[in-house]
Amino acid sequence: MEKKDGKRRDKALSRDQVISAAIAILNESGESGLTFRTLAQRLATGPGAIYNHVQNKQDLLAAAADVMIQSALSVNRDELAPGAAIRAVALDVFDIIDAHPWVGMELSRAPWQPAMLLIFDRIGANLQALGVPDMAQFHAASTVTNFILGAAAQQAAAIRLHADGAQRATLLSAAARAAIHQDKKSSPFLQRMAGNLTEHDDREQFSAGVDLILRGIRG
Amino acid sequence: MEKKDGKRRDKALSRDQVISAAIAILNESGESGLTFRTLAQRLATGPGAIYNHVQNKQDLLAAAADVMIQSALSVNRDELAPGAAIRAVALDVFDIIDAHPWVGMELSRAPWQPAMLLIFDRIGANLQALGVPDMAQFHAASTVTNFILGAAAQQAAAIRLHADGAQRATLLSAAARAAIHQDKKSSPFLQRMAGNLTEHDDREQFSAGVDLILRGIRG
DNA sequence: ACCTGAACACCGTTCAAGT
DNA sequence: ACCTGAACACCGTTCAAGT
Repeated sequence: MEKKDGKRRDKALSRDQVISAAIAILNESGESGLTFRTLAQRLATGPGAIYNHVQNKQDLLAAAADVMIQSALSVNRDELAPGAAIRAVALDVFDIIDAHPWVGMELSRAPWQPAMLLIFDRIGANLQALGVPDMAQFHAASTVTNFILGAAAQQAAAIRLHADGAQRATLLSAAARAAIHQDKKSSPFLQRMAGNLTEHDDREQFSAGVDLILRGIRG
Repeated sequence: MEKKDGKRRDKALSRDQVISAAIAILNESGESGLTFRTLAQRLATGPGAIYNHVQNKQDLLAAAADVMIQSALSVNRDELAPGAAIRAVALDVFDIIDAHPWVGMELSRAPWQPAMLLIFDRIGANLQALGVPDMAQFHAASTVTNFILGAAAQQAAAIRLHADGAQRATLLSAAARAAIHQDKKSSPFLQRMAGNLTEHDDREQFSAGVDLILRGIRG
């Protein structure tokens, strides 16, 4: 016995087991903690064995992210009004990325990922009831999804930095200052927003963004 | 003499030279082509020398992306109406990522990157003239920026896949089919949009997204 | 002060050999 | 059919030794 539920010398070892173990490592140690060697160790096997259940690391990460998004979106939102349902889906994704940043990084790494298509579907499913014309539904769903992906990547990267020690406010003001000084012609808007940049709440900002897009969708 | 402008055995070698050489490699061979070894070879020096002008690879990539975005946004758009100016900024970013996918991947890797703050500033600079209240300008600018980042990452990842051989339509329909089959409860919206997914024009979709958000901003 | 390049501590992936 | 783990072909980064 080593530590966790590892030490499986007997048979078995399925794709689901590999993915579950990968998720456990990712949630504990983040993206940098997952290698084929650490994963093999947790599964009590050699690194090569993993390739019998997974094509490569990209495939593994995509499958892991899909599991996370599926579970985040498994709550039934049918009783909500369509606008509220879209907001709920978006915030569910935000919250799981806030808790597990690696999901956010992975979402924007590969296109047409199952996890991303699932988000796209859950958003789109509420557009008909919102009265959006058939032809406009595709653009509306993709706009919301792209916004979610962009915010997710930013949030994930910010959390990773934050976990690496430095204080959030310090980082932000340093970044803002650097950008302002670098731009010789000056960047008046950035300067005017410096305060908001260091003090705003990420989740509130995200929620406001969803609302703003919803207003555009409603026309 | 080797190949390009390399073979500098004399002194010099500045931060700008390092970044320029990195950009040249990235534009020619993509992200996977840039290593400290290939970069050192082009600069006719050892890998260690690079660390005298750059903190690490993240710093190098962020600086390279910043140069690209600065040049993409250097066109003067002052004569445009504010809405058109925002659209122009967004499309300028889209076009440079379409031409150089590595920029798109880099933008969503690090938060509060100079390149990202520059986009944020250029978008925000047009909001006052658009009649957006002071307090709403921060949310509006960050919403557009996050949308751009999400679309940029998707576009960059899609192009990288496309360059790797497979046909776009094949990839997309395979992805859609996989996602549909995986979801036992079915995903009706995704199924209904399968045609659009495989046939839409990325740039047009992006442009429509910007317009939709602008409508939401105008209220 | 800056360059040089060998060395360190890793990676993902492959593949012969086992069971 | 699946596991095992050594080996391959790389990485980013460090650092003694040079100039």
